[in-house]
Amino acid sequence: MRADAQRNAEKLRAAAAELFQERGLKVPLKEIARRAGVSHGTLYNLFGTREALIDEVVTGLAADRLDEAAEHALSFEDPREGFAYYIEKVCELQATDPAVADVVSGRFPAAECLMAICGRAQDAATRIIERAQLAGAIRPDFTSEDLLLFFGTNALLARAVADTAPDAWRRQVAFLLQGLDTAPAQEAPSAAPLTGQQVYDVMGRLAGTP
Amino acid sequence: MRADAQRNAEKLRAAAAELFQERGLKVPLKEIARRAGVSHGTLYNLFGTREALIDEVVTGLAADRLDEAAEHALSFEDPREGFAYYIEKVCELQATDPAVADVVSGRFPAAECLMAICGRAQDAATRIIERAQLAGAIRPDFTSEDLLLFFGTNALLARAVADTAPDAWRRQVAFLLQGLDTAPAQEAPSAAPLTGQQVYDVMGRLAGTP
DNA sequence: ACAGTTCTTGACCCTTGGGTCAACTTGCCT
DNA sequence: AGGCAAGTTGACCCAAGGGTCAAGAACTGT
Repeated sequence: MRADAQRNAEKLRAAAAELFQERGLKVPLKEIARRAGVSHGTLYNLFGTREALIDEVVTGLAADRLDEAAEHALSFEDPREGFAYYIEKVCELQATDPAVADVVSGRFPAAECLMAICGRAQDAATRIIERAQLAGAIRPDFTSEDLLLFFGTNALLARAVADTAPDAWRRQVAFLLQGLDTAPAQEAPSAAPLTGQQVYDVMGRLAGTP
Repeated sequence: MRADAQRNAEKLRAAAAELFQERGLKVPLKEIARRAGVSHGTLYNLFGTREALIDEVVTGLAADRLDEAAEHALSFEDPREGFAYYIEKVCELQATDPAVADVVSGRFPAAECLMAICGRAQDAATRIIERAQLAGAIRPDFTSEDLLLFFGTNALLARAVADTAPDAWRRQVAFLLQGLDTAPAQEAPSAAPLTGQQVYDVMGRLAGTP
């Protein structure tokens, strides 16, 4: 590969990483090229597909943080606390970084690294859930599949509320944790309830204009 | 208005109602015209905007069923049961009818009738929630705004799982109800857990290819 | 320093969906 | 029956986003 091509690829990776974090994994490829300062033809030439581009940057974008969350969750003495920590942490990552949100949701099946990260995350979730269940801390019929589905909807919710009430997702997470806990502590959710206007705004964004 | 125009408007309303129920309120207008057997120009001529068309059919599509659900919920002796019934019923309506899902989510702010229905639904929700809270059945900090947000995400989830595991949303609802209840009964969710493959499929559809 | 290979460019094509309007048809009233 | 208003049509416009490729620019090895 020629030196200038190498340089362009690097610029594209950088631009992609930026835009993925700002707007998620489905930003227009032409915009990535624009930010990188090259023609979109070059992007197609060097990477071919969006999935290939994702594969080259996604590890740095999400893998570390997800792995760390899982590790830390398992390091808690109390499996119940570890479980709660993990769910909140992952949701928080999703809320603060659209790229992570899309990674966890695991669209883009053609991106191998992404799917690998996804798989690792699910394995971690399984371990964290089972540990909590063995301790009798959470309901025994909750599965990692349920959790993934929750993460999937949380990704959308977090993105929809981002501009209006950036912490709104915490309430839903609190309700879920309460529902899963075998001995709920009935704590107050860690975010204020939304106003009618805020809900109105958010609803417009939920699957509305992305 | 000439008789043939009247007839065309009727055909368009019928086609719209059908397609809204099959695919939600954002089906392409040209497709509605095609199903009605008229040119899309006629649709624009007779209704002008998607919102106007929605306004003419949405009452028949959703209002009755939503009102009925609210009414029935309030007729329960036990406020806790009424509350649980209402949430499950609305989610079920969303799951079985994409039009209802979009109505409850209240996008399309320009559609007056739709927004009216939305408002009525929220009022009903408020009453049902407050009744349950007065009875001490559910946590006192849950608001109708929280519920609307939940409905919003449920709409997306229900649509995503429709082809793969049409009852999957019931598990999430069960977890929420458990989390809101002050004296949870720890019942089993009323749907089987998903398999990995099913989650994989669903994730692809969640905010993926609409 | 130049040939030859590699790479880049941007004009071009495709699709989907919203929207407009001049020219044509058709219903209706007299 | 005929004329005019009302209604219909479909070709056309737009924008966004994905993708391709001939022509030209730029590296690099000798």
